[in-house]
Amino acid sequence: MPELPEVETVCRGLAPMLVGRRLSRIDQRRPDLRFPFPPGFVDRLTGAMVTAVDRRAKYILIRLSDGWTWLVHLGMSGRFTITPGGRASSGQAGHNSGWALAAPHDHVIAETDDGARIVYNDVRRFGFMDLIPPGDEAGNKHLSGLGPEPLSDDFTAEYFSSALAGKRTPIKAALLDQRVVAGLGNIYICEALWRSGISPRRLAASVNGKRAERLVGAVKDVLAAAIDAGGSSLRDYVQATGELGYFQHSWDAYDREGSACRRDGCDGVIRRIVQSGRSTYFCPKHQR
DNA sequence: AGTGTGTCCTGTGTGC
DNA sequence: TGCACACAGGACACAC
Repeated sequence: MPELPEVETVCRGLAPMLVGRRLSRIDQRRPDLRFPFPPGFVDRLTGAMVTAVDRRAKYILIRLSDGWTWLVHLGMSGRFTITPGGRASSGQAGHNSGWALAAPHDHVIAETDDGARIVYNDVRRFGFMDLIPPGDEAGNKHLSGLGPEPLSDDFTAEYFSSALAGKRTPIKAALLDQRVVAGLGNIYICEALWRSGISPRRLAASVNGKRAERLVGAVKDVLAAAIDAGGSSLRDYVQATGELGYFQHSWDAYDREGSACRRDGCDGVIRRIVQSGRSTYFCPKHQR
């Protein structure tokens, strides 16, 4: 379930495995995910030293010592599984065209110079990877045009109000627009709107003043709480299976159609509607 | 320019 | 049990 908090915990899980290590082997097991892999993908990564693992919105940015960046987007179903050096693979035996033991939908397998193994698995293949040349991050087609990080000091009520001014689209759709604010997805948008008491159908342009303040605060609170949940519920962000960054979470609005609203003093019932082709869950009683 | 819709892909859950 | 269908956390390429 990769939204920003999940991507963040994946980064925190990958970093200790990768930073300071060399990528000794890369097994790219198909020519494309959502998009073709960039030319020279395997050669560029093989032998490279990892210096940092960063995140921008929902993009994982693996920094290499030669200045290049390995960009990974998890799409809908992308996930990383790690196996520390010296242990057996967690993958099931299957068709093995490459050197690595691979389970179904294992598309990229990396091994570090200390024998750790990092597997990218993506059932739906909506994820993708790219390589960014040194100094070219601003020119990357995926990263250029992204709005501010929601947890940063750049994401203020003032900025938000001005970004929404004149937008004749529902606030739900505006929040999905990564140019307005980068990293929010369907779940946390539903949660933030529920928490701030704003209807997902409200015209974006009408979210300003106190409403904008409430929504900005709710976005930050919801994301921070989810990141905390990821960190506290998983030791070092790694499950027993080796899978990174995915954690149990209970939602107040998302996926609760027909259930009682959990807001104190509210006797509403959560409804599901479709906006921009996506399910929206909200309480019609207290979200206005 | 801004906004809405269809599409990529596979797996899972539900209802008949 | 088998089958058809709806739906799934994202982002892009279009049409209007």
